[in-house]
Amino acid sequence: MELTERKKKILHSIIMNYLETGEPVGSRTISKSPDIKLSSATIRNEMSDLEEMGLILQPYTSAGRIPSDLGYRFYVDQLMQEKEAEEEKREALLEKVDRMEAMLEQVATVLASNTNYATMVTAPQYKNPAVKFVQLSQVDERNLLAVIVIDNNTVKNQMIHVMEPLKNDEVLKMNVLLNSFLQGLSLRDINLELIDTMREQAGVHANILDSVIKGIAAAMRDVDERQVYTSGATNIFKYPELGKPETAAGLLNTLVEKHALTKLVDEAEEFNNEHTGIQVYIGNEMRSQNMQDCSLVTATYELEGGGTGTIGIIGPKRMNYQKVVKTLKNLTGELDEIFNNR
Amino acid sequence: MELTERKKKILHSIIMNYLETGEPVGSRTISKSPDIKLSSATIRNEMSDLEEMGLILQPYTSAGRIPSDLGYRFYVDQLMQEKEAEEEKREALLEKVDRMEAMLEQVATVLASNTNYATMVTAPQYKNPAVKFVQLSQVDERNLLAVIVIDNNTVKNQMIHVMEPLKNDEVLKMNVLLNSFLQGLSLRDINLELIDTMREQAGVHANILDSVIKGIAAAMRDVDERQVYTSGATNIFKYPELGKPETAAGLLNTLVEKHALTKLVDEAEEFNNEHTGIQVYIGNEMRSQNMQDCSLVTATYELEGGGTGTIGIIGPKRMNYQKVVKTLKNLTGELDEIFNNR
DNA sequence: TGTTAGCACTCATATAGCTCGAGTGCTAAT
DNA sequence: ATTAGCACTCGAGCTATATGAGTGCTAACA
Repeated sequence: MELTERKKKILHSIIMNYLETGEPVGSRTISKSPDIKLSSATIRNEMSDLEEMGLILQPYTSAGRIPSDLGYRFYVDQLMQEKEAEEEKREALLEKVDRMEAMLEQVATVLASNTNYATMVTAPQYKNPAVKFVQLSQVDERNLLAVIVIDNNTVKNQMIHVMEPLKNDEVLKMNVLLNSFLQGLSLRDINLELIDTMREQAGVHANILDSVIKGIAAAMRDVDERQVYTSGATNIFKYPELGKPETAAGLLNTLVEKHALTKLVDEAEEFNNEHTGIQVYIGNEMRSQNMQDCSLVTATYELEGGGTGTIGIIGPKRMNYQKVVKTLKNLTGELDEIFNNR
Repeated sequence: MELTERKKKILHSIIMNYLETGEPVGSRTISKSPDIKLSSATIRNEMSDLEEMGLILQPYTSAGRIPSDLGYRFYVDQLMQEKEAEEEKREALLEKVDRMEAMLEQVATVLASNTNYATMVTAPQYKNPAVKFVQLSQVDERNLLAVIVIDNNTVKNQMIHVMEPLKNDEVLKMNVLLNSFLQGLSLRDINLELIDTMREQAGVHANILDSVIKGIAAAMRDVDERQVYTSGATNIFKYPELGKPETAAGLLNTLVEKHALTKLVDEAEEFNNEHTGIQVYIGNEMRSQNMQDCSLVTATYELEGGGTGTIGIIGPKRMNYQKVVKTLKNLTGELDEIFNNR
């Protein structure tokens, strides 16, 4: 069956109405909309066609129609672009903060309070991070501190307990050893052979060396591990279809136990390249059982240093896709700037 | 009116029953309990008295009785001690982790999964932390790294951008300057006068000094700020009286926006000294509107280094106080050990 | 041939009436 | 002081009924 211009118009109207009210939309409601001058009967016929095409559905006989997942998908893919929305500026700006962590947290929070949806932000991930700088210092008699700087300027610390303090020149020698060997190497470059050579040179302090290497490994793994920040999880209670105890529990769990999100988001990034960086997942397009009643919109951001991460907004299927997409577009652009100017 | 031994017994039975079932308890149920050999009629009379005393209440006429806040309070204060519970061992043990942060996170998680309640853990707080060790290093041409170690072995890092690299001996000199002046000082000791003197000695590098000092201030403030870790927030859905959308939203919010918790917990610590370190808050004993239907049990832990923090368990009023208190007691003892042996 | 008015039909929701039973308070007997 | 007995209360759960939003279909109309 052909999807005529008129059908599109009606579909669009149904979706818009449903986004606003969350209630099934009837033919009469549509017929009252100003730019559609048709009787409810005609609309009914058209709606019947749209239903046949799988774009809308009735929750039960003789109820109004709501968009199906396919309908939303069509809306997001086609209708939204056609109706380019009027400009709208974001209100709350991001403050400059010093720590990356605090910044990500803040991005999530601001986004959540601006959109009234749940949000998530992943920390930027760098492909194949390398050691930039290592330094050992004697903090007190029993403690050495290993400071490890990764090439994206992430800093990690590792305390190393020792039986007795090292002499000043011993610390110096270790530092030279560590830096000359390790600088510029990534995790996979640091193999057993290399370590053996280093141990030989370290002599009596081989055990300290081991601790440092362990620290480096931990640091790199840490950088490699996707950190996810979420905010506004309780916003879901603003949408009755998500707030029912049965569904809310599961959904909140996914939001809090962030593993599932990471997975979703990792997929997102793979798909992304071709597009504008914005991905929309509707209901069952996500694997997670808990997210069946939600939609997720993700955007990829990219930092100068080469790191990439994802920002996502989680809301009901009837979320305001237009606004969300726009907000994300704005934000990803700004993010790079904020991260670098800090 | 006198609270006879028999009344206590009945009250105890009512509470135990209600804790288990969450349903109002009737006189007949009590009369069936093996260690109370009275007819339901007699129980009814006693219950009527208990109600008059405000220890129990009826949700509506001709329903059974449930404990009032006062009743719970009495239970926790008096009845629980009298019936010393049989020994019970905790199942899941804590793994050793290296970072304090990860450890606290883990404590919260394990506790939540063991108890099926929501949990919170605050990071240990030290009174008046002092600088133990400062070190500047040149990471690359444009970046200096300031490493600041606080006397509880917390480490903070601060990147400092510079226009041109410092010479090796300049860095060395700065390090001597910083350490000789700042070591052992707490935040309040570092006043403007001191900073002025230091600036004089730093000469051309005064601006670097400023950055370092700023970094130290930030680090100290950071240590001072109570970090709160929560887990198992969604456990509240296991208790219908908390899982209703209206109440759940607010409650989850308090659990996620941790400010409110911090406040509660700070109070807890003040009160604590006298007791065993365990505090129980029931319903309206907490300020927070959102927590009216909950109870909070907190325990203070103390580390060798002098830091103290709080562990809390948040559940419905009918939570298993006995188990919770026991679990917390066990844990606080163990915690010190784990933290120190790490 | 496309559009519309009209009408019978459907079905979720809301409300009212009903029964059921758990639980109470009171009284009188033990 | 305790208990058996009984009338009474009231929420939970069920059924029946009314309401009304919304549909599909048919027939008339432009």
